[in-house]
Amino acid sequence: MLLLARRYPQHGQAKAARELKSAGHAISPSGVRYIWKKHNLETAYKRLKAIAALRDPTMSNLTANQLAILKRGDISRGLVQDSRGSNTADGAAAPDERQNQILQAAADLFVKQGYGGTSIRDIAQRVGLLPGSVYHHFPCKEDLFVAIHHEGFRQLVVRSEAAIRAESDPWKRLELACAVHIDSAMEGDAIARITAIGLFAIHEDRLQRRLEKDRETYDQQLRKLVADLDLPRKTNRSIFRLALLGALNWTLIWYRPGKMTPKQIARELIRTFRAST
Amino acid sequence: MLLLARRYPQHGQAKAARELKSAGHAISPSGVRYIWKKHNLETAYKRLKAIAALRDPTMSNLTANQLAILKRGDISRGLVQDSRGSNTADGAAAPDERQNQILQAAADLFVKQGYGGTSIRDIAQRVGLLPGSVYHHFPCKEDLFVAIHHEGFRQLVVRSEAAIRAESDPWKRLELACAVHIDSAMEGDAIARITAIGLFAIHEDRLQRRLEKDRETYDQQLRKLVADLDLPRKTNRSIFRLALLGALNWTLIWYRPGKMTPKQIARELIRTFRAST
DNA sequence: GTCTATAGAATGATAGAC
DNA sequence: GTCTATCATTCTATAGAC
Repeated sequence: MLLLARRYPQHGQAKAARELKSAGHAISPSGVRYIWKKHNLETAYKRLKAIAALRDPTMSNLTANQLAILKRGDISRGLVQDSRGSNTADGAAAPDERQNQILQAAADLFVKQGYGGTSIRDIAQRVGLLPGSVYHHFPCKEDLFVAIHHEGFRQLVVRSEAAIRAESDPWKRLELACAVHIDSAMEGDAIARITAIGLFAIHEDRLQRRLEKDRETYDQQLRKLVADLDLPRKTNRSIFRLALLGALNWTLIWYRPGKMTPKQIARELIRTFRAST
Repeated sequence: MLLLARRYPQHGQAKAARELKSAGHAISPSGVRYIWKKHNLETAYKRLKAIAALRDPTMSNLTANQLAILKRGDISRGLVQDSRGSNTADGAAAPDERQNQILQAAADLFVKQGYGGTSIRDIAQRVGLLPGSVYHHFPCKEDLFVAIHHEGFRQLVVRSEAAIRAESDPWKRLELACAVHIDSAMEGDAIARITAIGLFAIHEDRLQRRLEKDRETYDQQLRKLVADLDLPRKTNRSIFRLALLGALNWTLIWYRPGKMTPKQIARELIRTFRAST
């Protein structure tokens, strides 16, 4: 009876029961599941893992598909163990932990490949799930991006405010804010890095409109910093702000990790923008 | 015999010949074509057009598919007539003209929807062709984009050089170049506008590498303009150039046609970047 | 909470008729 | 040079078993 599980590890309970019945053994699908569970073999992953451990360390006689199932299971369980102590007995993720994993993986891929260039499949693979399972955590791809974008800007505003709080010199305050902006977008975690790409990489109008609000708070903050500056009377502060913002986001194109640090870049940028008054 | 063409205008020559043969008339597919051509009815578009003209001005009894064929043909022929004098007798496009139409339509869509967001089908529809026909003119989607990008930057360099030729003041020269940059990207034709999006909207590595060379020439030009400026000794000219480039390309995000002109924007930007020396 | 299985639409590209 | 017809993939999203 367990021979069957070894020969066709990917058969579900229903298929296995049918197979056994046609071989003369009267057993229901739930009966199959009961026995599997007793031997800790109730998922395809576990059945394959058992085979791999017992029979053939080289796994040379497993199909590509079977290897994929194993790999996926390994990734999924690996991630769960990384998260502190919240893993359940059989390796299923705690609810919030899994959501967070998906957000991180998705953010990383969105930054690297763009919104349209990233599929739910890509994201699912990263966290060791099948595509359909992602939809248990997020209702659709768009909401997933919105969640990341929102969180990214929230963190940016918080970090930015914290950085300038202790400083009173307007130019120094602006420089500190710029350093945070660059550091977040270049060296931050995946979620922090998404702030820079929202405007350029999203071509879906409806989605774009959903993102505007997130940006607005940050824009306001920057507007205030620029308003406090001591600039020549004829300088257009709106243009000043937009030029600075463009320069900041353009670093995404040329920034290389080993070279200038975000702090140094901010310093040089402000030097460039500061009229020698 | 022509009744058949009226009843089933979408049947090809082969189908029509078979139909006629089973009705007792011995005729080959090429015979059908010969007669159709004599009556100027050799394409489905022409047959449908004839029906529409003769029978029913409201076209209410045509299927959606038939209306689509008519519309496509109309677009295709409309474009051909717009191009000066090169249209052939039956409305087929001259070779270079058609290529140019495809380039223009594709550029427009790439700018609006991004590279990944634009399908060959979208492009084909714009010029009144079927998707497969686009591949007669361009071997693949990537080559199509590369061709547009190359032409866009070629034009930008030419325009830029022409604009600064007569001017000798370094700051004024830079301002003129900036004005051309903004004007091309905001108010230029579809091909000119593609220059601004290449870096942000393309996430395919291989394609991105094919585009680098196009940008290099222009970058060199800008480098030279910045080198000629009279800047404070401690200013980092590399950062200066990159900041300016970022500010220029960022206009794409906030530029609105009715408000400031590209010339005015360039003027204000340079004012912002020019230390009050 | 994850999986199996699949719907249903869109995509880039090709072969061969005309 | 354009069309017909189609392939093989890929995509987002869902239903229902477990």
